Amino acid sequence: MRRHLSRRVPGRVVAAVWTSGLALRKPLARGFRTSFAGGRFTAVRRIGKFLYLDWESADGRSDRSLLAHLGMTGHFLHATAKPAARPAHAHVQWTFEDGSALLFCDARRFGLLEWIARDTRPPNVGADPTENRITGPWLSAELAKSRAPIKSFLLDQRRIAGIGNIYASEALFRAGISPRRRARSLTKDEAERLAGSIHAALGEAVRYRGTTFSDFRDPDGEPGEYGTSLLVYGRRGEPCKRCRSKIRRIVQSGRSTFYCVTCQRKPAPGAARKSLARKV
DNA sequence: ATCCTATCCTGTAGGC
DNA sequence: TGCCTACAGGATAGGA
Repeated sequence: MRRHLSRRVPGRVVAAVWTSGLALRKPLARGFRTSFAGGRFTAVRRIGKFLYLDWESADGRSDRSLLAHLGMTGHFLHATAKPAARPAHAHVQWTFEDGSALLFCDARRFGLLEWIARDTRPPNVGADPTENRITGPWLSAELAKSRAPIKSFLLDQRRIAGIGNIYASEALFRAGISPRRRARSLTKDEAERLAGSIHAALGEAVRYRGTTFSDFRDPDGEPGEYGTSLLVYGRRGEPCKRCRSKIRRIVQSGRSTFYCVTCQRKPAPGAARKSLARKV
């Protein structure tokens, strides 16, 4: 999303802004619409799952950014010609002087748009694997601090920022690690493998412009193409692409996890002993 | 302190 | 066809 926006949006002067009036995760700030008059976005950055649209106002000030988070169903669209009808669930439309328009659409309205000081780090955001490559030793030290299942650890944005529910399952499959393992139980070797798998899963998905299983669209309105490359996510009951075992779905912290019990074999230490003790 | 559950909201798929 | 339930890319307040 960042790559697309940075090709389309910077430099175009905002002529008008429309809003739906509905609140996203938070209501839009007072004066949101008028705050854009005559200025322009200058760059698009990303930290974790947050996008920064750096802003230069009409009087040349550039100390603010529009912070955006897509939530579950949020997406930006950039239309080169003014569309006849606004798409469903559009909540903000920036119309530029050249007649093109940027839209923020979000069916479930878990997304976020708010002004922030340009250098502010978003809340609850830890290490971003694309800012600083995750190393085995660093990950190993972080894992040692958590008793949570490794799958839940990967979703915790305060630890590693940017991994969502799809790529948490994908990274664990690539590393051959069971999602049920406690984070702190991973060996140094496993931490090393997982670090590499995180980079591989995220990197490949970005090259394919993300995963669309329902309504995600890139700013040209095109679905992401990574869906057919998914190794486990959404493949419950289907054969593992590596060993042909059936992919299983479990629920962890209220979220679906998909994995292969054969390729991601090793159980949580203590789990077997415990359940055995209970039976006895 | 850490981890998990419920919640916000709308759409869709599947069972009956 | 319609009604009902379960689930969906996320974050987070508050309870255990």
